[in-house]
Amino acid sequence: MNNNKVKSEYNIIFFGTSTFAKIILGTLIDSKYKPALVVTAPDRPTGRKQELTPPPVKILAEKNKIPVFQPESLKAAKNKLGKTEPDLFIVAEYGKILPKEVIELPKHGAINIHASLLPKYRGSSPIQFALLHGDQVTGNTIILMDEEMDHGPMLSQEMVEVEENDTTETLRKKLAYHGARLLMKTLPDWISGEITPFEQDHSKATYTKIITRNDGKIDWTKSADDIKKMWQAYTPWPGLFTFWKNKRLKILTFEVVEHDVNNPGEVIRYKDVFAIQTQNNIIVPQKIQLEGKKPQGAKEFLNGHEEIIGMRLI
RNA sequence: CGCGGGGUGGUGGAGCAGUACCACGCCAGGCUCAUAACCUGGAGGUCGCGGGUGCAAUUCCCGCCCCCGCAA
Repeated sequence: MNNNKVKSEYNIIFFGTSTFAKIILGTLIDSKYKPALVVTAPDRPTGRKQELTPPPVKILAEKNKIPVFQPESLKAAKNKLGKTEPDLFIVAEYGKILPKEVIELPKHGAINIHASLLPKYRGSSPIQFALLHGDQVTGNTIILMDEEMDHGPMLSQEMVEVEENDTTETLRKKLAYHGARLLMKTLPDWISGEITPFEQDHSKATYTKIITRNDGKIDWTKSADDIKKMWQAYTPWPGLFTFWKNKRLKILTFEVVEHDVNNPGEVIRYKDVFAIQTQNNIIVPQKIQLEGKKPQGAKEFLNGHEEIIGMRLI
């Protein structure tokens, strides 16, 4: 870690970890709100070889010679953060909850940018839930943090349209850039005291849960449209999968086609490829991947696995 | 040493001790109003690389390279 003094009008500390956070940070770096310190999650072992991998935010911060701090516990880090006499904390998908004592450190408090129209979709997976529910509109909200998760009063909020084929990957990117712009608009007014935080309507709050790998498992008794929404929400991670011959079969891309069904999960022949029955219509896979194999087209897969026709996926 | 699957003609797969089979594609011919078409014939493979054990290895053993699923 280097200790270069970064020139900036304000002493801002940025908390963030993910690619969403990285995009926000990128915008801050190019502005007069360049953070003096970046706090991010510790490196985690990842990949088949368990290599220790730094989070996206750390990579960007180091590239810009901003000091990086990766505490395991924020409570323990309180003193260190307090010594910097911060003006403001900016938090975006950091991954850890900031304890009250930490939130209270900066002169202008801690603000959080959250990718939903709060009080809707509080919690860790707002983007996925907007897609899972088929929302046509979502957005970003900037709040003044309090000790409860995504609960503090709002400073600003802006809508973003969801497009037909948006996935978490594409929508996240859109929201991140949008959120960065919103942040740039909000920051000056907040620091100068022109914004009065606006209490959320807590009676309308909804909550998201952490997405796990198993959320990507397809329940063929659901409707084809619901499965399509799952695909949007769970792309690129954890993706959609089912099981065939005890092997994981990922459905990477597919089409929903109107068709009679009588046995959800059963594979039928459809034109020169195959399709899987759902509760109502059928799903025609385009790109799939069998456990241990590379991704391949449905046609190629069928060349070597004709026997899948008539079988039931679970 | 985290667990596991795999590398076979252009593509996807089966075989797993006696040098290879299936589907698709491709080439030639035929049939059809049409089709996810169909029929007949044909070309195309040093079975990832290097060793070892066998009368004999794509098939067994050892080492290496590459691809991938889980896990995180």
